[in-house]
Amino acid sequence: MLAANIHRMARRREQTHARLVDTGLRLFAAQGYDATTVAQVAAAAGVTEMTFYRHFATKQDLVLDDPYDPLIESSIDQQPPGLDPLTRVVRAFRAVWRNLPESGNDDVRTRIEIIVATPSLRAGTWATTERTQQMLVDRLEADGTDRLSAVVATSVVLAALNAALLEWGRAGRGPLGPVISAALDVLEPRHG
Amino acid sequence: MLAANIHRMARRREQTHARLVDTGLRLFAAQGYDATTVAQVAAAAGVTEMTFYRHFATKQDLVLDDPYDPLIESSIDQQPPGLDPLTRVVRAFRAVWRNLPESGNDDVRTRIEIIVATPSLRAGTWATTERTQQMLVDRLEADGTDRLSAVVATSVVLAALNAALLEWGRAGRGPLGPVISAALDVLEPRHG
DNA sequence: GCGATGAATGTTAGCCGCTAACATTCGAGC
DNA sequence: GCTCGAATGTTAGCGGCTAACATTCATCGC
Repeated sequence: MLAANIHRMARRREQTHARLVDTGLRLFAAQGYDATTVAQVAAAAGVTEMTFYRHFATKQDLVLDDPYDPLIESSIDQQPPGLDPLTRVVRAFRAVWRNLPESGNDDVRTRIEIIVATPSLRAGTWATTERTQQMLVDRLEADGTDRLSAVVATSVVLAALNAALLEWGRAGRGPLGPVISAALDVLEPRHG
Repeated sequence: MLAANIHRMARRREQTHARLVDTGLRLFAAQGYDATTVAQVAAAAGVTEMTFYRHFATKQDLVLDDPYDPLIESSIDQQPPGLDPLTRVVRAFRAVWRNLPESGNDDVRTRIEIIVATPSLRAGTWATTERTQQMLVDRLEADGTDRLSAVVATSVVLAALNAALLEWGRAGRGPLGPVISAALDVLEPRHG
């Protein structure tokens, strides 16, 4: 009965939210992101355009949604502070990936495919990662890393992950794990 | 008399273009990018909104303009193909920077400061770099580098440069060269 | 049960980025 | 001077997004 106690009002909101995400991703995938109107998505979800914007700040946000920061945060804290910043961030993400259930839902695939096909979304991805980057930079600076090195190390690793995701989306159907791993190997070659 | 023979018609176009850039950067810097309307910039430049869009595809493009690709292209070709892709791209950019006149115009500073202050522009930067990245990836693949490594190596280096530019913009007045150099050092530590 | 409260949604109006189609000015060359 | 074409102007409209106000509807105290 987990989460059965949440108020029905909140449930109602979650339901429309989920309906918007489902119909949105479906329409974007079917007829293209740019060719799909927010009004269309809203109508197909049985709701008003205004309600759409009450659930997503922008049209992009329906596609670019990722609440993985907490996982990353705890992972970076568990890395030994003696390492150089780049290696440290790389290993933090390796650990995050090891502890993640392989793939989870298929939405991820759909999302990435939409992003791959849409230039404006590819750019928009970076707005999303800025939060993550800021968090990582704070962590590194707290341990004495100078600001420039911290900023460069984090933005570089996030760029590698992003590139890996896009490549994974462009290629046919395969597991994501090895692609991520190979991308990080470019920054920290495996010695062995 | 260099370039004196270009038709006056083309000169006229260049002049309005320059006027748009000047007034645009001035207004963006003074009252903020988002708070400034394309119509305002056009009017201040003594021109119509439509003319603005005949010179720049989007509002962003007035700020995000960089024709450095040719320099980079020749530099990547001069790197020995034996190196691993990351080192190769890093060294190519080190060389580009050595051969560049220190700083040049002050527009760069203004542009970066506007970008630093405007989230949507920070994201938009990546749309611009996609062209550069594609070119670099093609070069690397031509020499036998596998696609993923090529994509990751280039996107990572471009991310480092971008981070360096933003940090330089955030900090007070100093030369850009050392910041770029230090950023690249994160990816290829100096041995000596 | 019933009314009151507040959350979720609806309605309307409008700004701004951007595009298309058509009209106009203005410089270059005969 | 006239003609051609490039640069600019005009008008109309779509789509993303916001603000201000109205409405439905589930919950809670009574």
